[in-house]
Amino acid sequence: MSAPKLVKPTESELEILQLLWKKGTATVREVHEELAQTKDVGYTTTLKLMQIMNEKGIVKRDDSMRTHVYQAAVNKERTQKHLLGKMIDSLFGGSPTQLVIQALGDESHKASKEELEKIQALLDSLKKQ
Amino acid sequence: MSAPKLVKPTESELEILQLLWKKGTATVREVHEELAQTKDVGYTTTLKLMQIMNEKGIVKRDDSMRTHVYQAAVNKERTQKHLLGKMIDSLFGGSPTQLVIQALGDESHKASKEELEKIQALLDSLKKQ
DNA sequence: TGCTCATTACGAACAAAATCGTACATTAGC
DNA sequence: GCTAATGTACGATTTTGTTCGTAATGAGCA
Repeated sequence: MSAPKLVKPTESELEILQLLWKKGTATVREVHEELAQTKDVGYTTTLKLMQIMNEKGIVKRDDSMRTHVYQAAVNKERTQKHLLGKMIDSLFGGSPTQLVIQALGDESHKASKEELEKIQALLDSLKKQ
Repeated sequence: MSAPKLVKPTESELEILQLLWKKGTATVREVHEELAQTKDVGYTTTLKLMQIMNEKGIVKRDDSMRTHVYQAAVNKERTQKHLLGKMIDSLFGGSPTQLVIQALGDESHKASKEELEKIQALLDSLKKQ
């Protein structure tokens, strides 16, 4: 059990990671096509980023083929939790409650009824402890 | 009513902002003393950072005295909400629910009974809508 | 075979942020 | 008044992240 290293991906790296988490595996071309829909960026920029991420160990790649196939090398929930923890510390004085309240009260990201129920369920189980 | 500008403070700037939010006003020396407790950094580095923040409009300063007195120029809740929204988009696919779940489930930042009640109250009011 | 296209590799340029050394000004204590 | 301590200003450097141009390589195909 080696301690999994906790990385701190940059903004751009997160965009790519999100795609890889969603797709499972992807080529540079595929990632780039998606990125290009929302931001104006060159192909080699995406390529370079993914190469760097590979060096950092954030992604893995299969280069047995000419067109390399990438996948995330860091766990999604683990990464989310890590960055969230950092934000709780750096912005909410270590208290997740304020963060939760702000997040739930966010007008531009409203939670659906189903989501509220999910949160309620989690809250119930936390209260029982 | 001018639209309040939404800034995106850097990591280091956030550390300083937090202190200013807590203290209300502070000198460079005071801020630096606190920072120095947790990180190894020179005085002029802190000074420079706060000067830059002043130029950016993130903090205000009273330089009528030789020793300048700083205070935050951006609203705490507003800044928290803004950065949180960014994280929801960049890391949780736009859904605050997953973020809330991760935050509540964070083992290293446990919520107290009182805090859980607070969240419950907020949840109740959201459900009624 | 030779041409074209897609792909990777790589270095360079650029930008933003952080760090610090040094110079200079002002104040406080002696 | 002189000296030491404390403060600000500011430029230089370093580090990190982003972007892209260009070259090399290989695959597909007329």
